[in-house]
Amino acid sequence: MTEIADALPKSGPPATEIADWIRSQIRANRFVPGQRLVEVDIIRRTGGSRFKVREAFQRLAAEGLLEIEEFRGASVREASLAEVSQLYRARAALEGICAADFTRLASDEDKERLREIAEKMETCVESGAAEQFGKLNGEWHSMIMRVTRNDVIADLVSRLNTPVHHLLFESFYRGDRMNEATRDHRAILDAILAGDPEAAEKAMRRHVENGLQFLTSLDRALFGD
Amino acid sequence: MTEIADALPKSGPPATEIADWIRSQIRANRFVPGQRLVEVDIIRRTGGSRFKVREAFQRLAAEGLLEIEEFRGASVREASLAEVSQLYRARAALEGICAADFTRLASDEDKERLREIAEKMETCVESGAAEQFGKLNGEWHSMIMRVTRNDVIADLVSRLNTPVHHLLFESFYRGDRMNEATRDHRAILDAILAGDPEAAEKAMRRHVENGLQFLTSLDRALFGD
DNA sequence: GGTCACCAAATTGTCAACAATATGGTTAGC
DNA sequence: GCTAACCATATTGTTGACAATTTGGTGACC
Repeated sequence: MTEIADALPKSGPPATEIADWIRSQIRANRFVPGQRLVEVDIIRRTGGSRFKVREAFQRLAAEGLLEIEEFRGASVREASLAEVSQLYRARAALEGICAADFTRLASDEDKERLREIAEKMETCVESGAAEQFGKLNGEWHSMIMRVTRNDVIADLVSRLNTPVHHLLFESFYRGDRMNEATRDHRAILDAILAGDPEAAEKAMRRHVENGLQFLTSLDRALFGD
Repeated sequence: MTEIADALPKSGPPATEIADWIRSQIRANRFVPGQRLVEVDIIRRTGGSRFKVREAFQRLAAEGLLEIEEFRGASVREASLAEVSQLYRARAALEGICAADFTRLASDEDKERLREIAEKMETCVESGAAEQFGKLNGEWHSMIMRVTRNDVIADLVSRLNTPVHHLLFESFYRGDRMNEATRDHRAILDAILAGDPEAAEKAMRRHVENGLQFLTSLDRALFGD
């Protein structure tokens, strides 16, 4: 009843918050693939109880983000190139259909906003602001999905993307990749503005598949062949 | 070292097995949407410890199959028609791309096997064996995805389907729906045999969307409008 | 010097007891 | 008869202690 009692009714953050925190750490490349997540460490840093931390681990394991081994605990799952390739194939299908839906459903303001983001990205290319470019790119893609009001697909794509965030983070938007992405975006935008859903879908698919191809070449460059 | 020691080294089934069991119960329509899953009950029926049961709950909640409320435990999540509609949209995109891939990649034996299943389904239509029809239908769809070696997409589609299994179970394959599905399958198969990936994709999409339309009409019939 | 068995520390798995909350029925009051 | 407060029961949330296993290092032996 007192202020104090109201101030500390909870002993710690719920499992979902802990899971969100771990997810954000992975996205920010603080937890890298293969890294072991020690329970005590997470407890110290989140303030959650051991029980809740383990609940969070389970959730993230079900999402495919963590791997749990008997008596060895949780570690950030490493996606093989083969798996990443499959993830991108799924993304191409899902984002493609969203691009088509966007073309049909979006209002003029929506389209204008999309064009604005694309414009900002082009200025990033000129100034070489790779990080900002990546951020805007995320906005661009998620806007297309948000407008079509398909939360399920938006959620799926977001989950599909997480395992490769550590790759996108550092070395993805370097060199020609920004130029290529900009070209792709322009093609998509043109199809949308022309009101051609099928063309928009095809362009979006090609865009995602180009991303995969770039990732593949990057992988070869990093790990040899 | 003795036979006895080998016979009972484990105190109970692991969390993944419990999760699988619950999933199968939901798929078999034994656990229906909205039903509460009491921990003690699951413990009694699976032989797992309370701890493991709760781990299983967390995993299934992350999959979207269960809903966990504070102090009220887990219950089978109820998918709204709006959500089901979105799930089908995603399925249409994913299975569509798989159909196209199948057309490109499948061996002659694969295609022959697909044709055989379709043939069996047609005999089911004649004899009105709805349950068998549904089972074969599952095989048909999963075969298309398995051949393309895209486990990620196969897994996604399987998860997308689970929330509506209770609908498919009872009243889905009645009346004209089997005929319609058979027509769709024939169109898909024709495109595949003709080696036309784009046509196969379109036909598959139409098939999934027909399924959604049927579900929608069924929903209207059941719950009024 | 190298290899293997063994030991101690760290880490995770499991369980049982207790606290907190929801649920359903009962009773008092109108 | 009806509503609302109340209470017993059922159910879930939380914690702590202990068991099982891995891990990294140490020393004996070849």
